[in-house]
Amino acid sequence: MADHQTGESLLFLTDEQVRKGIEAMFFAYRGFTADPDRILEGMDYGRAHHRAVHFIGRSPGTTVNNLLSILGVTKQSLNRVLRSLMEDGLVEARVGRVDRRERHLHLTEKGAGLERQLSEAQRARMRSAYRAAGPGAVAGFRQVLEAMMDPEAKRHYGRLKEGGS
Amino acid sequence: MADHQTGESLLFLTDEQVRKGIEAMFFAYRGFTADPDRILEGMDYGRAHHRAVHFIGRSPGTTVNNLLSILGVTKQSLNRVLRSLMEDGLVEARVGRVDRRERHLHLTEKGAGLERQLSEAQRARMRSAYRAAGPGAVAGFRQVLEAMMDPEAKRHYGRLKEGGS
DNA sequence: TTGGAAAGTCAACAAGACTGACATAAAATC
DNA sequence: GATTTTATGTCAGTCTTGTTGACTTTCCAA
Repeated sequence: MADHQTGESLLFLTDEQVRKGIEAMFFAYRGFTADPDRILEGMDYGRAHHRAVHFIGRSPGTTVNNLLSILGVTKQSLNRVLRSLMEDGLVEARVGRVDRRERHLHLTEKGAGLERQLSEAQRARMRSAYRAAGPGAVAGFRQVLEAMMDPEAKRHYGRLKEGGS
Repeated sequence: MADHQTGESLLFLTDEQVRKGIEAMFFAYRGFTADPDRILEGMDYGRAHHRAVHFIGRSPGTTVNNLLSILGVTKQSLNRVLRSLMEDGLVEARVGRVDRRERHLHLTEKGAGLERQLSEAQRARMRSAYRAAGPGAVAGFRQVLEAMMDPEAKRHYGRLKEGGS
């Protein structure tokens, strides 16, 4: 099962194999979002809030515009999310010092608490998947995912901490 | 950069590495759905129609109930999608011969045409990601994704053509 | 023959995306 | 100094896709 994939320049990939990859993405993504979704249901928040909190936590001080282009949504859509997070005191928007039009976004203590809770659940699943698949698989996993991204997404991805790859 | 991942039973995984995996999933999934989404916009269909058409094409004659549990949505939600696909003559529901309560779903010629169009776009991206990442990466990719699935999703995944893994 | 499973339908609703139009403040440019 | 562009926010309306809940029809099986 491994030896007809050993050609180097011309990978021998049947449509069936590629289709299985597609289905793996579909089913895995459901698992990937399941734990945070469970935590968020009951709170007034959803997946959109999770994503905002995640990327603000990851790049403290990011501007609204930057977050917009990371998330790939419209400002109206993001604004609704940010407004509720700010009203509830999870996110803080500080006026830029050099350019005062900009709002720099930060998590409050409370926001960081929620981020941690969501992140821990998601990381636990990712970590256990990594463990189950083994060390070699992890590198391959990220290589394929990276090659699947649109160029702009890849740019954003590359800029987040833990540099290269 | 590769040598602190070489431990075998205890993978040395920093939170940063795991976080990057999470972000890779997020950005890659956007790319993964981008091409079919582009094709579908303008038609009256969306991602939900794509998924239905995909899995009906993959398992011709599947019942509504089975499709329901593969997709993980409610029957009301699926019904709306199936109804429009049937009205437009893309999907056909045949009454079961052994159990006449069941509807067995099939793509018509027209439905298979759309399926092919969507699938080709998505497979092109997947195939090119596989090529870029190389033969070793492909196996790892699927191993990690499979380990990330919920048990029931994994069951469905395993039952689709090209057997084992 | 009756209970229950499979399927379908109607209605109401919510999250999260979208577009379009408009407002404000501040920076940048002419 | 006046004008334009940029960053952000907001109101209003729409679309897709999901949800519950209630109800009907069909029909297999005990």
